[in-house]
Amino acid sequence: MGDDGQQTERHDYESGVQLEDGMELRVWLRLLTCTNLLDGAARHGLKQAADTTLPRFDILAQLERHDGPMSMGDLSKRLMVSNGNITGLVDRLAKEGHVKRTPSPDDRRVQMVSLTRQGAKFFEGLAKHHRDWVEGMMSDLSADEMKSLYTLLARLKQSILTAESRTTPEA
Amino acid sequence: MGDDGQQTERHDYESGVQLEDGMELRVWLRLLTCTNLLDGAARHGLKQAADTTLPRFDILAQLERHDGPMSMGDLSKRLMVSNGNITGLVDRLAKEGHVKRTPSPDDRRVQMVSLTRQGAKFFEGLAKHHRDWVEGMMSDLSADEMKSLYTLLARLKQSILTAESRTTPEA
DNA sequence: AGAATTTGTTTTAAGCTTAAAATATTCTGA
DNA sequence: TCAGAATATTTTAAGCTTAAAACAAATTCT
Repeated sequence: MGDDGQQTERHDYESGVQLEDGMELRVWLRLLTCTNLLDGAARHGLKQAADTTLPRFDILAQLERHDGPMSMGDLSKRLMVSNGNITGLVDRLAKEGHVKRTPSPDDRRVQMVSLTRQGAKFFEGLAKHHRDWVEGMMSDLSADEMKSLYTLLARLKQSILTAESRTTPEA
Repeated sequence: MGDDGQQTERHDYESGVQLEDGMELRVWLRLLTCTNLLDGAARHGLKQAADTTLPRFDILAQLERHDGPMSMGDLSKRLMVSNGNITGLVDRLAKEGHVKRTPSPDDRRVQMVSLTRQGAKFFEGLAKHHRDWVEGMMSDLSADEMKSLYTLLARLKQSILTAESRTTPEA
């Protein structure tokens, strides 16, 4: 019951699932399949449409949403990636002229990052396209299904955070 | 309604979600948050427990599930990664003594990959631990919730594949 | 058979990512 | 004040990942 369609050419993580595998493992693999598919398509689309990458797009998106400049550390926390990672990405975006670094006047350790005029324009052009694309990817699901999925993912997220805090009993 | 708990220290993709954002974007960001959290924790755990990585673990898992050796191409399709990626990962696993390459007798282009005795033992030790870990990560969800999530992710997967086939009207 | 195409793998160049070490600066508490 | 701890960022080394080019071998077509 509730089976997937058969695909002879295209395989994925789930192809090897076995009878004795628990629900948890299956959910993880299916989650992985979905994000892999979405990431791959997004990467391809951004490359074709604007010769850019998903991580760079993510930084621009955060800057656009945020009111005013953000520090390197803010970006790192928001995107859940390491500090060093942000350094490299901002380097490349700065070289492309999409963002600029400004030393914080309050704290000389801090670099504030902001969109340039060009970067804002660049992102604006991309955003609509990208949003339509995401909607297309999920267009088979009804509003109710989307809502349920959203809620269940919130439950999953909470479960993971709880489990992590059990393992890492915090500082 | 259906809100998340507030977290002052730990942020993620979803922190910047805005009122006008559509359900699709939100689902994607939440999906991303969940896989990021799971991947990060799995990476950390595998590093600590066995000084290995998730991609290597994935290859060992596929080989263990599969009955007999697999070609490089098989692995590539199953794990949904590029051919060149598999080459590097199998190189490293071979150097560690966990897998071995054997030229196919049928087709001289093909390399068959199989677990060594050592590799099988290594994976066996990891598998139980890993499975328990995944179960712990999702332990807040009821059986019904898991089932619904599993089903909805199948719907999402299908929707993505359909959308992709619309974009890429196949060869 | 021989040329053209397809298929399986590796190589290459570029970029992403992390953890850990190194720097620079700020904060805290005797 | 000033030493030590904490914080923000960058650097470094290693590994992951892809797309595209390069090869090698098999298949197809005439």
